[in-house]
Amino acid sequence: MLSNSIVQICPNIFPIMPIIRVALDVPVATLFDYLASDATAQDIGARVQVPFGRKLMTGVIMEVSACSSVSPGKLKPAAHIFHDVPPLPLALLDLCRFCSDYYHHPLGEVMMNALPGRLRSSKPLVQKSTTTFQFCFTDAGRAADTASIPARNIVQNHLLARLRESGVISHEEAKQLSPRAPKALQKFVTLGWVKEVPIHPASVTKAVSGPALNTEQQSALAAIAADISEFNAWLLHGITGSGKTEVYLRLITLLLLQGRQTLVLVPEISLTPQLEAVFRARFPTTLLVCLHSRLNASERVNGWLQAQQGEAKIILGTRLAVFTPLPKLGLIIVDEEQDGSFKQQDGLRYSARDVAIFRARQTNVPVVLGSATPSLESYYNAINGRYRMLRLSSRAVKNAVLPTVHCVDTRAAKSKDGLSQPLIMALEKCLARNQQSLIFLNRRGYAPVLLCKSCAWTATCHRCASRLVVHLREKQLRCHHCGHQERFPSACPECGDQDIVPFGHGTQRVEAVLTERFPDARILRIDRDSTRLKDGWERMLKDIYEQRVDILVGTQILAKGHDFPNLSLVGILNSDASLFSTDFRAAERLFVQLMQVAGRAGRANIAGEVLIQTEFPDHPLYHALRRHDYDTLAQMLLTERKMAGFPPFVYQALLRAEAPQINAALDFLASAAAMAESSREVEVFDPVPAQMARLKGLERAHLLVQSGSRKKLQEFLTAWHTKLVTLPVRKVRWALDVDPQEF
DNA sequence: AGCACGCCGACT
DNA sequence: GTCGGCGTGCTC
Repeated sequence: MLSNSIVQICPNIFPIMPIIRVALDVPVATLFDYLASDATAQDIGARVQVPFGRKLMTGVIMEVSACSSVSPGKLKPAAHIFHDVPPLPLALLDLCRFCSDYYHHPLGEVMMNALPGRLRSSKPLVQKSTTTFQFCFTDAGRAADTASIPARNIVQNHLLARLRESGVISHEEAKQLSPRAPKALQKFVTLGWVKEVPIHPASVTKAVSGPALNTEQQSALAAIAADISEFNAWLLHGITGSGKTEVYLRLITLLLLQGRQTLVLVPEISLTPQLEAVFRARFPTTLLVCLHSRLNASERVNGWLQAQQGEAKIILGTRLAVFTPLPKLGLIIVDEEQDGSFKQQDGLRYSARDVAIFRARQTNVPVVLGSATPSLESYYNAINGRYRMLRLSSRAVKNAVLPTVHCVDTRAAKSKDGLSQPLIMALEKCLARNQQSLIFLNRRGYAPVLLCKSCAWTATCHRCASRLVVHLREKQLRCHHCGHQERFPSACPECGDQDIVPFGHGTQRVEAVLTERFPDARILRIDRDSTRLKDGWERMLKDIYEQRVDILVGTQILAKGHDFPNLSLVGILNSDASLFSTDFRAAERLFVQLMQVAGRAGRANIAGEVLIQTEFPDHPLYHALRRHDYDTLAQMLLTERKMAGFPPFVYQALLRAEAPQINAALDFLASAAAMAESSREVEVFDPVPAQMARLKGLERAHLLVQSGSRKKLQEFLTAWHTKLVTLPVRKVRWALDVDPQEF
């Protein structure tokens, strides 16, 4: 603002820089130059409207310069520079440049991706006040005779309890408590018990005190706190229930006292509400914003602006939140860092965890990667000293012990309908104790295969290289990859025989088997199908918490995040397939998942038991699981990876191609391979069909490139990429995937 | 990505 | 003789 007016008054002080270089949301690697005589260096990071082709587009000014390499005749004047919000900080532009370079993705797309949708449009933002209000308990409220409120007014009593505890409650927190809470609070306002006051961004931090830390938590906290003002990548390796969240909370307290912002990344939207509740309860007067894709446009832009203006002190979000401008960033926390959801699987294929680490280094602030089962990449970085390891190896809750884990050898134990005798007996005992049990298997539907007994035909998807899954209740066959559904056939389409049978077990079938075996038990199936209805998952969680369920049957949706205090038995079915998968990460992923599910058993004061049905009880993975021994398994997997030449001992990139005909994709990849400059340091493999060779009607293939040196791989990719864009693309869509997670 | 230009097959 | 198919190339 100030410098603008100086420019107007004395233009001679500043060099004339009439050219702006603009990032536009087009899949082209270049920036586009425009004339903008009134632009100054202050406009870098501002949004701008420019004529592009035959229409107007909104972009971001990346550079302001005195000259352009584009011929002057081609240059068009910019239409309008937006001043509705402050320009993006230079650090964010740098972060986007890094992503564009590292992931070999057009800068304009990266840049526009980082903006909330509302700022991508051509309309200027009409700024509403970003001030948020909260309800404050008044002296009258404190003195009021709240006992006069009947106990059945649960919402009102709840609100009052909350107010007595911390003195304030935010709109968001109230809304989370109950949809009727705002109305109840209005009533309190009328009564003079509470008043609405704005949350002042600079308000003194008030943290509700938390539980005492155990020794391990204390030393982890002390270690990070000692170097809180500089970059360090910390791996917080803490077993389920060891109190990682409490360490996060203490760190955030530290940062709040310095008036600095903390960015907390979680892998899934479904994990934000509970963490949000924990944070709000601990920091009732602090401005916290959630950023994820399920917000509507205005919620999103408001939260984003509060973060950008340094007012929001805690920013909680999924992977896209890593691009939020944060002028007072002091700490980044990546929770469940091993989770594959941090990697975006289309468009800009970035890993939010890796971008977070880059950002922390760039800003010179610490980054804490938290996990009960770290990714082998992070674990390897920690043991070789690139990251600093912190361990929490005991459960923070008093009396809570780790569950005992046993394998049921399904070659020896009799099993009926997929459930072995020992598991049935354990379920019986658990029911008799009035405790909850959980049967975990990673297959939705009734059965994964529909088989003709006469000619061995199986139902397959015509658009994907996959089998159709039997959904008996809906009388449908469904593809879990593309969503295609068709009616359950009455006879085999190949041979006409009517003897077609569902083969194998999915959650629906296990539910049916259990219902038959335990007719009096209350059984609840939890998978993507059963939770799809609005609030489905929330309502089910409530039923579980309030003990209206005896046996849970579900998929990985149950593995993450939620504690079930009365759960004492976990049964695991059908996990063997991942032991011998062609995907070198399958074992790691299985172990993580089983550790997570096993961790659901035996919290609080209940001893937990885990039964794994397997044909390979002697497999090292199950051995490790029985001893809750992440380290031994991780070391073993690392040794295997080293011998086989897999990450983290090499760095990989995948050139992916898809086309209606597999040959078109393979031909493209062959030409790409032919253009690759071979070297001793960078290995280029042959094109191969993808694991899922056909998806949504497109044939897919890829080409792997790897190197022992990340730098060498990057140099190679940069040179290769410039050649790739010159290749003729005949109906082929291609993309580079750096650090691929899936093949 | 969009949107032009451009050169070959079935139609008023 | 045109209408329109989608292959190729450009957008500051």
